[in-house]
Amino acid sequence: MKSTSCIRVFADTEHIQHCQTHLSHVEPVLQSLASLLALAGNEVRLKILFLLAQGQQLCVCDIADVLKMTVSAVSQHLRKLKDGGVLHAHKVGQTVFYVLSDRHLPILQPLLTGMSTTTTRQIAP
Amino acid sequence: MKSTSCIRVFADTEHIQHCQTHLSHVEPVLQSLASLLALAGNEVRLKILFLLAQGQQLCVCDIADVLKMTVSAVSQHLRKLKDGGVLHAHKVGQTVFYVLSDRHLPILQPLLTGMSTTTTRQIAP
DNA sequence: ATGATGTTTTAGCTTTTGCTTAAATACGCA
DNA sequence: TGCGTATTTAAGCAAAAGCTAAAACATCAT
Repeated sequence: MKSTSCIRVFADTEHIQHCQTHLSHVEPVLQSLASLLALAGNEVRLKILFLLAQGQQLCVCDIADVLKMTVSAVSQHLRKLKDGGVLHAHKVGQTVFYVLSDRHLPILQPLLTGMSTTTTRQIAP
Repeated sequence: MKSTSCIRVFADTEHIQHCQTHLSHVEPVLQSLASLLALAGNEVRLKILFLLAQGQQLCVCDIADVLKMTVSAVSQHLRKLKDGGVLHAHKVGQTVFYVLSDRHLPILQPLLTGMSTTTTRQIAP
């Protein structure tokens, strides 16, 4: 029976199968990488990550003030980031501080510091 | 007048303003980085990028076969990636081949080869 | 306890995303 | 020219994402 997909004259079936098995080996890695990148692929969340990458820890209020956003909206983004293991929270009194977690730092750090070399460094004299 | 956002007792206004200016300097970079990561932050598109990162060029049909997806669906993903400058197409006869473009490779390459060190390498003897 | 503050959660709504199906475009060949 | 192949585009739809507003928690101070 005819498949619905494209039937090329030069369809290299062997090559395609090789690609499929190759892909299947890295599938779980790609899957988790995709969800990590999806988290970082949102401007608001990327800004949050950038802020936290400056070394400081910030509370929800701080971030909301900096980004000029609702505390609620920020909190929801933080939740996603926390669920993704990108950051973790610790409570001091009634304020919750957020810090980048080590878990995905190897991937995130280069992304976040990569731009510092180009545009940051306005602070130092 | 009272702002709608959180008014902490210890709201370090100066620090917040510092964060804002710091952020404003990298804003355009963060914006384009976010859209790049949003492109890669989709499992299907990340798979496509991974396949293309193996050095080969692939046509829409190939990718559709490998991913077991509709040619149309793949084509729409490829369009997004092309619009984002991640890859470019060149036509040979009636088939369109896609290749990773150099433009965002510095950012993408480490992501895509990062996993090869863990799970790939099944090809070589 | 009571109230004020910092945060999270819920519900509702709009926008965006990703797919399917069908039609349109482009190219090669007889 | 006309048909088959490769790809793109358009329309429509269901699911997901992101925000607002309001309510619910949690913690501290009185």
